[in-house]
Amino acid sequence: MENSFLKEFKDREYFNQCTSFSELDDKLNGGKTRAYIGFDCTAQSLHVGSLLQIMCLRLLQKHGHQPIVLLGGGTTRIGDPSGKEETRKMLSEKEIEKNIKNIKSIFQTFLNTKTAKTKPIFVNNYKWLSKLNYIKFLRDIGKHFTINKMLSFDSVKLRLDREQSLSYMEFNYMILQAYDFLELRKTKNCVLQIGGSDQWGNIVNGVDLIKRHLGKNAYGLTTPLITLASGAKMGKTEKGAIWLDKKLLSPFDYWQFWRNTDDRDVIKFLKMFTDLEVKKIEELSISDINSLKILLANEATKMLHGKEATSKAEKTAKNIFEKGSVGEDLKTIKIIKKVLEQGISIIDLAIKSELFLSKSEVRRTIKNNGIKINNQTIEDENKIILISNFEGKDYLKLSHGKKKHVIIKIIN
RNA sequence: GGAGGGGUACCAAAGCGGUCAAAUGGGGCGGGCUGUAAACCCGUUGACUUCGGUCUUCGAAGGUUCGAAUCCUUCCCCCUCCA
Repeated sequence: MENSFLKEFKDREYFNQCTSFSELDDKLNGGKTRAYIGFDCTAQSLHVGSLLQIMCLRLLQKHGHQPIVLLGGGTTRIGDPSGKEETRKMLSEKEIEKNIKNIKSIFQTFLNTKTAKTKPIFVNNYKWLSKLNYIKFLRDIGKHFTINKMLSFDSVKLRLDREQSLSYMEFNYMILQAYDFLELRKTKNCVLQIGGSDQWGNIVNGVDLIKRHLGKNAYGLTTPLITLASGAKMGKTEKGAIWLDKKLLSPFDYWQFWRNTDDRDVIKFLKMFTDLEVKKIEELSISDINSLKILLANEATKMLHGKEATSKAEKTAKNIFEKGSVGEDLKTIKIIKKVLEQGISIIDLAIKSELFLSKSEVRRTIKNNGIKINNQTIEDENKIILISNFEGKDYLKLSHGKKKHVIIKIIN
Protein backbone atom coordinates (compact mmCIF):
# COMPACT_ATOMS: atom_id res chain seq x y z
CA MET A 1 0.00 0.00 0.00
CA GLU A 2 1.32 3.35 -0.92
CA ASN A 3 2.18 5.53 1.98
CA SER A 4 -0.04 8.56 2.52
CA PHE A 5 2.85 10.97 2.58
CA LEU A 6 4.31 9.65 -0.64
CA LYS A 7 0.94 9.59 -2.28
CA GLU A 8 0.26 13.20 -1.53
CA PHE A 9 3.85 14.03 -2.40
CA LYS A 10 3.18 12.68 -5.85
CA ASP A 11 -0.32 14.11 -6.14
CA ARG A 12 1.02 17.57 -5.47
CA GLU A 13 3.65 17.13 -8.16
CA TYR A 14 6.51 17.29 -5.70
CA PHE A 15 7.98 14.02 -6.91
CA ASN A 16 10.96 13.81 -9.17
CA GLN A 17 13.18 10.89 -8.18
CA CYS A 18 13.66 8.49 -5.30
CA THR A 19 16.58 6.22 -4.49
CA SER A 20 14.37 3.32 -3.56
CA PHE A 21 10.71 4.07 -3.65
CA SER A 22 9.30 0.80 -2.36
CA GLU A 23 11.72 0.57 0.54
CA LEU A 24 11.05 4.15 1.51
CA ASP A 25 7.36 3.42 1.25
CA ASP A 26 7.69 0.57 3.75
CA LYS A 27 9.81 2.64 6.04
CA LEU A 28 7.30 5.49 6.14
CA ASN A 29 4.45 3.09 6.70
CA GLY A 30 6.36 1.72 9.65
CA GLY A 31 5.79 4.85 11.71
CA LYS A 32 7.21 8.25 12.47
CA THR A 33 10.20 8.91 10.32
CA ARG A 34 12.69 11.73 10.32
CA ALA A 35 13.71 13.45 7.13
CA TYR A 36 15.90 16.44 6.47
CA ILE A 37 16.43 19.16 3.96
CA GLY A 38 19.45 21.38 3.93
CA PHE A 39 19.14 25.09 3.34
CA ASP A 40 21.81 27.34 2.10
CA CYS A 41 22.52 30.40 4.21
CA THR A 42 24.20 32.56 1.63
CA ALA A 43 21.44 35.14 1.64
CA GLN A 44 19.80 36.99 4.48
CA SER A 45 16.58 35.11 3.97
CA LEU A 46 14.97 32.49 1.76
CA HIS A 47 12.90 33.28 -1.28
CA VAL A 48 10.15 31.54 -3.19
CA GLY A 49 12.75 29.32 -4.85
CA SER A 50 13.04 27.42 -1.56
CA LEU A 51 9.33 27.30 -0.94
CA LEU A 52 8.78 23.90 -2.50
CA GLN A 53 11.36 22.45 -0.14
CA ILE A 54 9.64 24.06 2.80
CA MET A 55 6.30 22.70 1.64
CA CYS A 56 7.83 19.22 1.64
CA LEU A 57 8.68 19.54 5.29
CA ARG A 58 5.20 20.82 6.00
CA LEU A 59 3.70 17.85 4.23
CA LEU A 60 5.94 15.55 6.19
CA GLN A 61 4.53 16.90 9.43
CA LYS A 62 1.02 16.64 8.15
CA HIS A 63 1.54 12.91 7.80
CA GLY A 64 3.02 12.48 11.22
CA HIS A 65 6.69 12.51 10.40
CA GLN A 66 9.34 14.76 11.81
CA PRO A 67 11.30 17.26 9.74
CA ILE A 68 14.86 18.20 10.39
CA VAL A 69 15.92 21.58 9.09
CA LEU A 70 19.61 21.70 8.41
CA LEU A 71 20.94 25.21 8.25
CA GLY A 72 24.21 24.91 6.48
CA GLY A 73 26.42 27.06 8.61
CA GLY A 74 29.34 24.87 7.66
CA THR A 75 28.61 24.16 4.04
CA THR A 76 27.69 27.77 3.35
CA ARG A 77 31.29 28.52 4.22
CA ILE A 78 32.29 26.29 1.32
CA GLY A 79 29.70 26.90 -1.38
CA ASP A 80 27.83 24.33 -3.41
CA PRO A 81 29.07 24.23 -6.99
CA SER A 82 25.78 22.68 -8.21
CA GLY A 83 24.21 24.90 -10.79
CA LYS A 84 26.67 27.66 -10.15
CA GLU A 85 28.78 28.95 -12.92
CA GLU A 86 31.18 30.68 -10.70
CA THR A 87 32.68 30.41 -7.32
CA ARG A 88 30.58 32.16 -4.80
CA LYS A 89 31.55 35.12 -2.81
CA MET A 90 32.91 34.24 0.54
CA LEU A 91 30.76 35.43 3.38
CA SER A 92 32.03 36.51 6.72
CA GLU A 93 31.28 34.35 9.73
CA LYS A 94 29.16 37.10 11.18
CA GLU A 95 26.97 37.38 8.10
CA ILE A 96 26.37 33.66 8.01
CA GLU A 97 25.35 33.56 11.65
CA LYS A 98 22.97 36.43 11.08
CA ASN A 99 21.48 34.75 8.02
CA ILE A 100 20.94 31.52 9.88
CA LYS A 101 19.06 33.26 12.63
CA ASN A 102 16.81 35.02 10.19
CA ILE A 103 16.17 31.99 8.01
CA LYS A 104 15.30 29.91 11.03
CA SER A 105 12.45 32.26 11.82
CA ILE A 106 10.78 31.51 8.49
CA PHE A 107 10.21 27.92 9.50
CA GLN A 108 8.29 28.98 12.57
CA THR A 109 5.50 30.15 10.31
CA PHE A 110 5.43 27.25 7.88
CA LEU A 111 5.98 24.41 10.27
CA ASN A 112 4.10 23.29 13.30
CA THR A 113 6.38 23.95 16.23
CA LYS A 114 3.91 22.95 18.91
CA THR A 115 3.21 19.27 18.40
CA ALA A 116 6.03 17.76 20.40
CA LYS A 117 6.22 14.57 18.43
CA THR A 118 6.74 16.14 15.05
CA LYS A 119 8.04 19.61 15.73
CA PRO A 120 11.02 20.47 13.58
CA ILE A 121 14.54 19.84 14.75
CA PHE A 122 16.97 22.54 13.76
CA VAL A 123 20.57 21.63 13.25
CA ASN A 124 23.59 23.55 12.05
CA ASN A 125 26.25 21.51 10.35
CA TYR A 126 28.93 23.91 11.46
CA LYS A 127 28.67 22.16 14.79
CA TRP A 128 30.18 18.96 13.44
CA LEU A 129 31.93 20.07 10.28
CA SER A 130 34.06 22.58 12.14
CA LYS A 131 35.37 19.86 14.40
CA LEU A 132 36.50 17.48 11.73
CA ASN A 133 40.03 16.26 11.89
CA TYR A 134 41.50 16.26 8.42
CA ILE A 135 43.55 13.06 8.60
CA LYS A 136 40.84 11.16 10.40
CA PHE A 137 38.24 12.41 7.99
CA LEU A 138 40.25 11.34 4.97
CA ARG A 139 40.77 7.86 6.41
CA ASP A 140 37.22 7.31 7.60
CA ILE A 141 35.19 9.11 5.01
CA GLY A 142 37.49 10.00 2.16
CA LYS A 143 38.27 6.39 1.43
CA HIS A 144 34.67 5.82 0.37
CA PHE A 145 34.87 8.36 -2.41
CA THR A 146 36.62 7.80 -5.67
CA ILE A 147 37.75 10.73 -7.71
CA ASN A 148 36.58 8.85 -10.78
CA LYS A 149 33.04 8.93 -9.55
CA MET A 150 33.17 12.43 -8.19
CA LEU A 151 34.28 13.71 -11.55
CA SER A 152 31.24 12.17 -13.15
CA PHE A 153 28.77 14.22 -11.12
CA ASP A 154 27.03 16.95 -13.02
CA SER A 155 27.96 19.65 -10.55
CA VAL A 156 31.61 18.92 -11.18
CA LYS A 157 31.41 17.78 -14.77
CA LEU A 158 29.67 20.88 -16.02
CA ARG A 159 32.26 23.12 -14.48
CA LEU A 160 35.11 21.11 -15.91
CA ASP A 161 33.51 20.78 -19.34
CA ARG A 162 33.24 24.50 -19.56
CA GLU A 163 36.83 24.77 -18.48
CA GLN A 164 35.74 26.84 -15.56
CA SER A 165 37.83 26.55 -12.51
CA LEU A 166 36.55 24.56 -9.61
CA SER A 167 38.47 24.99 -6.44
CA TYR A 168 39.47 22.08 -4.28
CA MET A 169 37.37 23.65 -1.57
CA GLU A 170 34.20 23.47 -3.66
CA PHE A 171 35.10 20.04 -4.92
CA ASN A 172 34.74 18.87 -1.34
CA TYR A 173 31.23 20.19 -1.00
CA MET A 174 29.56 16.95 -2.01
CA ILE A 175 31.58 14.98 0.49
CA LEU A 176 30.59 17.33 3.24
CA GLN A 177 26.93 17.10 2.32
CA ALA A 178 27.18 13.33 2.29
CA TYR A 179 28.83 13.54 5.68
CA ASP A 180 25.97 15.68 6.96
CA PHE A 181 23.53 12.96 6.05
CA LEU A 182 25.72 10.37 7.73
CA GLU A 183 25.91 12.47 10.86
CA LEU A 184 22.14 12.94 10.97
CA ARG A 185 21.60 9.25 10.31
CA LYS A 186 23.84 8.44 13.25
CA THR A 187 22.80 11.03 15.78
CA LYS A 188 19.19 11.75 14.84
CA ASN A 189 18.16 8.54 13.16
CA CYS A 190 17.29 10.54 10.08
CA VAL A 191 16.76 8.15 7.18
CA LEU A 192 15.62 10.45 4.42
CA GLN A 193 17.03 13.45 2.69
CA ILE A 194 14.83 15.52 0.44
CA GLY A 195 16.08 18.13 -1.98
CA GLY A 196 15.69 19.72 -5.36
CA SER A 197 16.56 17.68 -8.42
CA ASP A 198 19.91 19.47 -8.62
CA GLN A 199 20.77 17.86 -5.30
CA TRP A 200 20.32 14.32 -6.55
CA GLY A 201 24.02 13.61 -6.87
CA ASN A 202 24.80 14.98 -3.45
CA ILE A 203 21.96 13.03 -1.89
CA VAL A 204 22.92 9.75 -3.51
CA ASN A 205 26.45 10.22 -2.19
CA GLY A 206 25.04 10.50 1.29
CA VAL A 207 22.95 7.38 0.90
CA ASP A 208 25.98 5.46 -0.36
CA LEU A 209 28.20 6.73 2.37
CA ILE A 210 25.73 5.66 5.04
CA LYS A 211 25.50 2.23 3.51
CA ARG A 212 29.25 1.80 3.40
CA HIS A 213 30.18 3.42 6.64
CA LEU A 214 27.32 2.29 8.84
CA GLY A 215 25.94 -0.57 6.83
CA LYS A 216 22.53 0.99 7.24
CA ASN A 217 19.84 2.11 4.86
CA ALA A 218 18.91 5.66 4.00
CA TYR A 219 16.86 7.19 1.25
CA GLY A 220 16.82 10.17 -1.01
CA LEU A 221 13.88 11.93 -2.56
CA THR A 222 13.97 14.85 -4.93
CA THR A 223 11.53 17.46 -6.18
CA PRO A 224 11.47 18.72 -9.74
CA LEU A 225 12.98 22.00 -10.72
CA ILE A 226 10.03 24.30 -11.19
CA THR A 227 10.18 26.10 -14.44
CA LEU A 228 7.55 28.68 -15.09
CA ALA A 229 5.48 28.58 -18.21
CA SER A 230 7.51 31.56 -19.32
CA GLY A 231 10.66 29.48 -19.10
CA ALA A 232 12.15 31.47 -16.26
CA LYS A 233 13.28 29.96 -13.01
CA MET A 234 11.02 30.46 -10.09
CA GLY A 235 11.91 32.73 -7.25
CA LYS A 236 13.64 35.69 -8.64
CA THR A 237 12.07 38.29 -10.82
CA GLU A 238 13.80 41.27 -12.27
CA LYS A 239 12.31 43.44 -9.58
CA GLY A 240 14.13 41.38 -7.05
CA ALA A 241 13.74 38.15 -5.20
CA ILE A 242 10.37 37.12 -3.84
CA TRP A 243 11.47 36.95 -0.24
CA LEU A 244 9.68 34.97 2.41
CA ASP A 245 10.21 37.76 4.87
CA LYS A 246 7.99 40.75 5.35
CA LYS A 247 10.95 42.96 6.14
CA LEU A 248 12.26 42.32 2.64
CA LEU A 249 8.99 41.99 0.74
CA SER A 250 5.67 43.29 2.00
CA PRO A 251 2.69 40.94 2.31
CA PHE A 252 0.98 42.99 -0.36
CA ASP A 253 3.81 42.48 -2.83
CA TYR A 254 3.93 38.82 -1.93
CA TRP A 255 0.21 38.57 -2.60
CA GLN A 256 0.70 40.36 -5.91
CA PHE A 257 3.41 37.91 -6.90
CA TRP A 258 0.94 35.04 -6.70
CA ARG A 259 -1.89 37.04 -8.18
CA ASN A 260 0.26 37.63 -11.24
CA THR A 261 0.95 33.97 -11.87
CA ASP A 262 0.92 32.90 -15.49
CA ASP A 263 -2.40 31.25 -16.41
CA ARG A 264 -0.66 28.02 -17.28
CA ASP A 265 0.96 27.72 -13.85
CA VAL A 266 -2.04 28.39 -11.64
CA ILE A 267 -3.30 24.85 -11.07
CA LYS A 268 0.20 23.55 -10.53
CA PHE A 269 0.90 26.24 -7.97
CA LEU A 270 -2.36 25.61 -6.17
CA LYS A 271 -1.25 22.04 -5.73
CA MET A 272 2.26 22.87 -4.75
CA PHE A 273 1.89 25.90 -2.58
CA THR A 274 -1.47 25.71 -0.86
CA ASP A 275 -3.06 23.34 1.63
CA LEU A 276 -6.16 22.90 -0.49
CA GLU A 277 -6.95 19.30 -1.20
CA VAL A 278 -5.69 18.08 -4.51
CA LYS A 279 -9.05 16.60 -5.33
CA LYS A 280 -10.77 19.93 -4.78
CA ILE A 281 -8.20 21.75 -6.86
CA GLU A 282 -8.81 19.40 -9.74
CA GLU A 283 -12.51 20.10 -9.56
CA LEU A 284 -12.03 23.84 -9.82
CA SER A 285 -13.19 25.49 -12.97
CA ILE A 286 -10.38 27.06 -14.93
CA SER A 287 -12.75 29.20 -16.92
CA ASP A 288 -12.66 31.69 -14.10
CA ILE A 289 -8.90 31.83 -13.99
CA ASN A 290 -8.71 35.17 -12.23
CA SER A 291 -10.64 33.91 -9.22
CA LEU A 292 -8.24 31.01 -9.04
CA LYS A 293 -5.33 33.39 -9.01
CA ILE A 294 -6.92 35.27 -6.14
CA LEU A 295 -7.49 32.00 -4.36
CA LEU A 296 -3.86 31.10 -4.87
CA ALA A 297 -2.67 34.48 -3.66
CA ASN A 298 -4.86 34.28 -0.58
CA GLU A 299 -3.86 30.77 0.37
CA ALA A 300 -0.17 31.27 -0.22
CA THR A 301 -0.02 34.60 1.57
CA LYS A 302 -2.04 33.33 4.50
CA MET A 303 0.45 30.58 5.08
CA LEU A 304 3.35 32.98 5.36
CA HIS A 305 1.94 36.25 6.61
CA GLY A 306 -1.30 35.23 8.29
CA LYS A 307 -4.97 35.85 7.74
CA GLU A 308 -5.10 39.50 8.61
CA ALA A 309 -2.28 40.61 6.35
CA THR A 310 -3.78 38.54 3.57
CA SER A 311 -7.21 40.06 3.68
CA LYS A 312 -5.63 43.50 3.83
CA ALA A 313 -3.61 42.70 0.76
CA GLU A 314 -6.61 41.39 -1.07
CA LYS A 315 -8.64 44.43 -0.17
CA THR A 316 -5.91 46.79 -1.27
CA ALA A 317 -5.56 44.95 -4.55
CA LYS A 318 -9.28 45.20 -5.11
CA ASN A 319 -9.25 48.92 -4.39
CA ILE A 320 -6.36 49.64 -6.67
CA PHE A 321 -7.15 47.46 -9.63
CA GLU A 322 -10.91 47.37 -9.61
CA LYS A 323 -11.81 50.76 -8.20
CA GLY A 324 -8.74 52.73 -9.13
CA SER A 325 -8.57 53.92 -5.56
CA VAL A 326 -6.11 53.28 -2.75
CA GLY A 327 -5.63 50.79 0.04
CA GLU A 328 -4.06 50.80 3.46
CA ASP A 329 -1.46 48.28 2.38
CA LEU A 330 0.19 50.68 0.01
CA LYS A 331 3.47 52.14 1.02
CA THR A 332 2.95 55.57 2.50
CA ILE A 333 5.38 58.42 2.09
CA LYS A 334 4.96 61.40 4.36
CA ILE A 335 5.41 64.92 3.21
CA ILE A 336 5.45 68.05 5.32
CA LYS A 337 2.67 70.52 4.69
CA LYS A 338 5.06 73.44 4.45
CA VAL A 339 6.83 71.84 1.53
CA LEU A 340 3.56 71.59 -0.32
CA GLU A 341 2.65 75.16 0.36
CA GLN A 342 5.73 76.13 -1.62
CA GLY A 343 5.15 73.35 -4.09
CA ILE A 344 7.33 70.37 -4.95
CA SER A 345 8.26 69.36 -8.46
CA ILE A 346 6.80 66.12 -9.73
CA ILE A 347 10.34 64.86 -10.26
CA ASP A 348 11.34 65.41 -6.65
CA LEU A 349 8.10 63.93 -5.42
CA ALA A 350 8.58 60.85 -7.59
CA ILE A 351 12.09 60.39 -6.22
CA LYS A 352 10.73 60.70 -2.69
CA SER A 353 8.28 57.92 -3.46
CA GLU A 354 11.16 55.49 -3.97
CA LEU A 355 9.40 54.18 -7.06
CA PHE A 356 12.24 55.42 -9.23
CA LEU A 357 15.97 55.02 -9.24
CA SER A 358 16.95 58.37 -10.72
CA LYS A 359 15.56 61.63 -11.95
CA SER A 360 16.37 60.56 -15.47
CA GLU A 361 14.15 57.56 -15.01
CA VAL A 362 11.35 59.80 -13.78
CA ARG A 363 11.70 62.06 -16.82
CA ARG A 364 11.76 59.12 -19.16
CA THR A 365 8.69 57.60 -17.57
CA ILE A 366 6.79 60.86 -17.83
CA LYS A 367 7.63 60.99 -21.53
CA ASN A 368 6.20 57.51 -21.88
CA ASN A 369 3.00 58.43 -20.03
CA GLY A 370 3.91 56.19 -17.13
CA ILE A 371 3.34 58.45 -14.13
CA LYS A 372 -0.03 59.21 -12.70
CA ILE A 373 -1.28 61.25 -9.80
CA ASN A 374 -4.71 60.18 -8.61
CA ASN A 375 -5.11 58.30 -11.89
CA GLN A 376 -4.30 61.38 -13.96
CA THR A 377 -1.39 61.03 -16.32
CA ILE A 378 1.34 63.58 -15.81
CA GLU A 379 2.37 65.13 -19.09
CA ASP A 380 4.67 67.91 -18.01
CA GLU A 381 7.90 66.91 -16.32
CA ASN A 382 8.15 70.39 -14.83
CA LYS A 383 4.80 70.14 -13.09
CA ILE A 384 4.73 71.47 -9.55
CA ILE A 385 2.59 69.64 -7.03
CA LEU A 386 0.68 71.83 -4.60
CA ILE A 387 -1.84 71.25 -1.86
CA SER A 388 -4.58 71.83 -4.41
CA ASN A 389 -3.53 68.64 -6.17
CA PHE A 390 -4.63 66.70 -3.10
CA GLU A 391 -8.24 67.52 -3.94
CA GLY A 392 -9.19 68.29 -0.36
CA LYS A 393 -7.83 65.06 1.06
CA ASP A 394 -4.69 64.62 3.10
CA TYR A 395 -3.23 62.09 0.71
CA LEU A 396 -2.77 61.38 -2.95
CA LYS A 397 -1.84 58.37 -5.00
CA LEU A 398 1.30 58.39 -7.08
CA SER A 399 1.56 55.61 -9.65
CA HIS A 400 4.40 54.24 -11.71
CA GLY A 401 2.79 52.24 -14.45
CA LYS A 402 -0.25 50.20 -13.59
CA LYS A 403 1.08 48.15 -10.77
CA LYS A 404 3.28 50.30 -8.62
CA HIS A 405 1.56 52.77 -6.36
CA VAL A 406 2.46 54.84 -3.36
CA ILE A 407 0.43 57.05 -1.09
CA ILE A 408 1.78 60.51 -0.44
CA LYS A 409 0.42 61.77 2.84
CA ILE A 410 0.52 65.29 4.23
CA ILE A 411 1.78 65.77 7.73
CA ASN A 412 2.25 68.97 9.66
C1' G B 1 57.66 27.72 -18.58
C1' G B 2 56.78 28.90 -24.31
C1' A B 3 53.23 30.76 -28.35
C1' G B 4 48.73 33.12 -29.37
C1' G B 5 43.48 35.19 -28.28
C1' G B 6 40.62 38.16 -25.14
C1' G B 7 38.42 41.51 -20.89
C1' U B 8 32.97 46.87 -23.80
C1' A B 9 26.72 48.99 -20.45
C1' C B 10 21.98 44.22 -16.67
C1' C B 11 23.56 39.84 -20.10
C1' A B 12 25.40 38.41 -24.97
C1' A B 13 27.98 40.85 -28.68
C1' A B 14 29.81 44.86 -32.49
C1' G B 15 33.09 48.98 -32.63
C1' C B 16 39.40 49.26 -33.22
C1' G B 17 41.94 57.46 -33.45
C1' G B 18 37.17 62.18 -34.00
C1' U B 19 30.43 61.78 -36.61
C1' C B 20 30.72 56.91 -29.62
C1' A B 21 26.85 57.57 -24.02
C1' A B 22 28.93 53.40 -27.75
C1' A B 23 25.48 49.21 -33.45
C1' U B 24 22.49 44.76 -32.78
C1' G B 25 19.90 40.92 -29.91
C1' G B 26 18.04 39.40 -25.17
C1' G B 27 16.33 41.23 -20.60
C1' G B 28 14.15 45.46 -17.96
C1' C B 29 10.86 49.67 -17.79
C1' G B 30 6.65 52.46 -19.90
C1' G B 31 2.47 52.70 -23.46
C1' G B 32 -1.34 50.05 -26.60
C1' C B 33 -4.48 45.53 -26.85
C1' U B 34 -6.53 42.58 -22.65
C1' G B 35 -8.14 39.79 -17.72
C1' U B 36 -3.37 42.92 -12.69
C1' A B 37 -2.53 36.62 -17.93
C1' A B 38 0.01 35.03 -22.43
C1' A B 39 1.06 36.46 -27.38
C1' C B 40 1.61 40.68 -30.35
C1' C B 41 2.64 46.03 -31.61
C1' C B 42 5.04 50.83 -30.26
C1' G B 43 8.38 53.71 -27.29
C1' U B 44 12.43 53.70 -23.94
C1' U B 45 16.95 51.78 -21.50
C1' G B 46 24.45 56.02 -17.75
C1' A B 47 23.79 60.45 -14.40
C1' C B 48 22.62 65.66 -13.85
C1' U B 49 20.25 69.57 -16.53
C1' U B 50 17.79 76.31 -16.61
C1' C B 51 16.85 71.11 -22.46
C1' G B 52 21.68 75.04 -24.65
C1' G B 53 24.48 71.39 -22.68
C1' U B 54 27.54 69.37 -18.52
C1' C B 55 29.74 65.20 -16.01
C1' U B 56 31.17 59.92 -15.42
C1' U B 57 31.69 55.08 -18.18
C1' C B 58 34.54 50.40 -22.53
C1' G B 59 39.64 45.21 -16.81
C1' A B 60 43.35 48.84 -13.57
C1' A B 61 47.05 52.60 -13.54
C1' G B 62 50.03 55.69 -16.41
C1' G B 63 51.47 57.80 -21.37
C1' U B 64 51.12 59.60 -26.81
C1' U B 65 47.61 63.05 -29.23
C1' C B 66 44.11 69.11 -30.39
C1' G B 67 41.18 64.50 -29.57
C1' A B 68 41.38 57.51 -27.11
C1' A B 69 36.75 52.12 -26.06
C1' U B 70 40.16 52.46 -30.18
C1' C B 71 47.60 53.67 -30.30
C1' C B 72 51.93 52.78 -26.52
C1' U B 73 53.82 51.03 -21.43
C1' U B 74 53.14 48.43 -16.93
C1' C B 75 49.94 45.55 -13.99
C1' C B 76 45.62 42.26 -12.91
C1' C B 77 42.22 38.53 -14.70
C1' C B 78 40.23 34.85 -18.33
C1' C B 79 40.72 31.51 -22.53
C1' U B 80 43.31 28.36 -26.58
C1' C B 81 47.50 25.54 -28.11
C1' C B 82 52.41 23.53 -26.82
C1' A B 83 55.59 21.83 -22.47
